[in-house]
Amino acid sequence: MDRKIEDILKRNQLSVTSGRKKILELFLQQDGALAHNDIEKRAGEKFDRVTIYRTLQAFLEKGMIHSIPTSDNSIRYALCKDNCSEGHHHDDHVHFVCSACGNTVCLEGVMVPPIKLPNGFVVEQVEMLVSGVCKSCNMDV
Amino acid sequence: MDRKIEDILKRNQLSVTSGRKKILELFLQQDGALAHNDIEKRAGEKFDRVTIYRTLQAFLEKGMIHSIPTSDNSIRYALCKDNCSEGHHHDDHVHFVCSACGNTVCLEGVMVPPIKLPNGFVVEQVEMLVSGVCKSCNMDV
DNA sequence: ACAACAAACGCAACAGCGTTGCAAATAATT
DNA sequence: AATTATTTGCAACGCTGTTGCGTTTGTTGT
Repeated sequence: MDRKIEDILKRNQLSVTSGRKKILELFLQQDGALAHNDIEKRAGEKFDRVTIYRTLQAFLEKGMIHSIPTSDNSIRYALCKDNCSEGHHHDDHVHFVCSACGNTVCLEGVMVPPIKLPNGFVVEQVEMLVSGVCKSCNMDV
Repeated sequence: MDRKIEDILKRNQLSVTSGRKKILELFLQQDGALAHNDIEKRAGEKFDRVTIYRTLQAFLEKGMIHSIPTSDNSIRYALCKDNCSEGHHHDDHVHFVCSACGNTVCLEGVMVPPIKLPNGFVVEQVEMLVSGVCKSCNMDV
């Protein structure tokens, strides 16, 4: 496991440090998205806030994670799957925020439907943010 | 004009104060969305930051404006059209952020397409945020 | 029009998010 | 193992948003 994490970092041309290993591990353990705050808590007070910010930025630049806009204003990050790690594929999938458990997940299977804008508007990127109750929370009831 | 603004405030059961009149006026003059910061600047340093926050919150609660999530983390607000002022209709229209001029506008005519999620997920709300180049900026070129 | 009451305002203080500069510590390279 | 390149931690800062409280302003009833 530790080897695997180090490999991912090296493959992305990042120095292997304990902080980066820990943060990457958190992302791998979790299938939802993480905000800076979540990482700070789960890392066990061991890392400086700034280090976490810089690590997230590094991961972002390398295309290892992508950011998800939220209604409350704090940026969340989620691991990019497979091919995304190479470039910035960002294949416009839907993001889901559960109002029960608060988790944010990528719905990798659900593509953002094509959208037609009025004349004169040029589309560069589309974000789709769905809120509601997620699968696990529905099963709990 | 001043009468019209006062009427809107009264219709929404809000006291008529100079701050609220000014902020509502800014929204009416502008067809794009405004962030707290924009208002602070355009109001001409005359109002306390807290007053602006509280006014925005009041407008929001009365359904006069709605909030728009952004990628940079600052909440933007836009006027609700017509019927929206009564309740919280929030008829799922698309929001557009121009990467050239930075403006955020509601595309009232463009509805958010229906989305089909995996079994177990219940949809409550859908936000669609499109970024690109807006009509006016395209014409400038 | 005026008094009594309710609401909004301004100020001060605070908490959280995110950034930058710089010296010390750690990883990569030879 | 020594040198060099990166990262880290610390301190400090700016911006966004919130809360409490005393003062000011708007609303209401007579």
